[in-house]
Amino acid sequence: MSASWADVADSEKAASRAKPAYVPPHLRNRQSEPVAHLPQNDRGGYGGQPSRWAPGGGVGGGGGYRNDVGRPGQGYGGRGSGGWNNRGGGWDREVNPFGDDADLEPAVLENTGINFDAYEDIPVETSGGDVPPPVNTFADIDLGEALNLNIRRCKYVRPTPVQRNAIPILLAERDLMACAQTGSGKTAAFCFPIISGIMRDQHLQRPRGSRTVYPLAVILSPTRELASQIHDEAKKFAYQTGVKVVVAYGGTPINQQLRELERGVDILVATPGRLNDLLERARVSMQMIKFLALDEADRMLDMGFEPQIRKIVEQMDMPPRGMRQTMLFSATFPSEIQRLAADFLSNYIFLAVGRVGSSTDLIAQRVEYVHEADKKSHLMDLLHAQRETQDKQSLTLVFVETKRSADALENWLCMNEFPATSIHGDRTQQEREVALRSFKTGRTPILVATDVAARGLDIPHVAHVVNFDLPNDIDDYVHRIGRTGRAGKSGIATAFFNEKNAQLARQLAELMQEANQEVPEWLTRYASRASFGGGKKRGGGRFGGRDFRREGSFGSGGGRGNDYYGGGGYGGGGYSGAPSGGGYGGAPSGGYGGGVTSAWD
DNA sequence: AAAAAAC
Repeated sequence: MSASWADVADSEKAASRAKPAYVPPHLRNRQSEPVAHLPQNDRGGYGGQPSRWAPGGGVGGGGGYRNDVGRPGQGYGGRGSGGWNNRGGGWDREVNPFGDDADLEPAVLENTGINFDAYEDIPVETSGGDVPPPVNTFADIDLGEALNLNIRRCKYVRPTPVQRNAIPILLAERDLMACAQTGSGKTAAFCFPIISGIMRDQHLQRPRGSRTVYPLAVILSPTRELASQIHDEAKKFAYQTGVKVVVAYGGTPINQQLRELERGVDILVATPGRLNDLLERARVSMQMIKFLALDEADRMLDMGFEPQIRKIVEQMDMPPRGMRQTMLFSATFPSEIQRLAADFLSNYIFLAVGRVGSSTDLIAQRVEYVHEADKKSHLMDLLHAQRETQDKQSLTLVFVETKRSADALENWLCMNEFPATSIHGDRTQQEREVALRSFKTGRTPILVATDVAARGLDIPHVAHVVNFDLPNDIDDYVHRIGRTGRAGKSGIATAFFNEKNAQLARQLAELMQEANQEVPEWLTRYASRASFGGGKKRGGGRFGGRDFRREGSFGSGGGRGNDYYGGGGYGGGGYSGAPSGGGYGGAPSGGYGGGVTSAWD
């Protein structure tokens, strides 16, 4: 069904030999792409097989039934089963988001090939008063029966480091600012406590009678695709808990979302613009908000977003900090942004946590000097080489600077018989979702993207991230390369560097050095030359950041805290790098054996 | 200067 890269390339090569007809990319995508409303599961690992799983709790299952909220890529195949949702639509059938539930056998929960010892080496730093201690297993946490069952259905065996630390903090009703590596299981880390907390508060009566709805939790995301992904995840975690999760974002008709909201909402996942719209229309009120979560929090508070977020959090009807629980998550958290974020938080705990084989160990980073004019041919060389060596599943994500150049590069790749598609903010939402699905399924194993795809998106099988144009911000680089090397798999990141990127040289060289990557000699020269620019102070590659409240105590007022980078002075002790096998050697060195789904996000 | 996010 999904053609592999090599297959597509070969067949297209053959076709073009016979008849060199160029098909523009936008038409190409339409040809055999399923229509928008056709339910199709594009999330790897959760299978599209209709399930005949019957809920163990004795809640009746429905007949053959498919629910489709009307967004492409949304519908899960599966048999609906009645939930006991007692708010706004208890009659609703809840789709089983677990395509395949075959094994809830104890055997699955053991012998998973996970190197548990490696968990002991995770560097963790917390600050703030009275930090609740971490837990070692999900069983150590009282999340409730229904949620525990869903965790098992997700085949999460043990909590990831960020979950081990963040969940107890959040269950203790503390505010949290959390820095954790890309792909480290952040979504579950904030979803579990939210769902659990809402289940406990289910007696809460909310105003009725008007068309206004009163969610108890709101989760904000900087992009629509990430909001959609969080929604999908949250629905799995909330299955049969009676907690209703709804998503709202722009680029798609609002009426469907309004109808969905009217049927009841506990957790609203949203992008800022659409949420503001809903608030202004008084279709959503935040009076009852108990939980506020910002994913990719540093992005949510950067110059473009800050006013919108401030409006939502401070100028509408949201309870003030201290009267709600606020949680901010990101892989990067520059101190300027932490300073802004502190406005939203009350007596919060700062948490910075690494992971088993941090992404920097699992991602082989390369930098190549490529003049602007040579980039395309250089990319082609890479793709040709990769076509020879990589397996057919593997995907390549190519980042460019502008929407225009994304279109141009996609077009150029297609003309040169490379099956590519693109995603950026000038494409319609439908085009964006089609492109993403086409990439995920391997139909077009090359995706050209702007930074819209840089953060949070979990795309299995991305083997190679190419920074065709490097970003100006090193944190953006961190997020981009984090699209590969996920869930314990290794990945490659290649960057094209030239004069235009001189400003980034020093930070890039430092980042690579911290990650035990080979830094080309010419880059080191660039880095020392461009040292005046310096760029911003990074929190450190291993932790993703440090609490800005503690900066003074390290006496690094003007420069950067060398002690931070040196690894000295931290209770976590020595960081031992990759858990099994050294560095990048070809074979995945992560702690997960094949087929094991962990709680990485 | 660019990207993202509402109509």
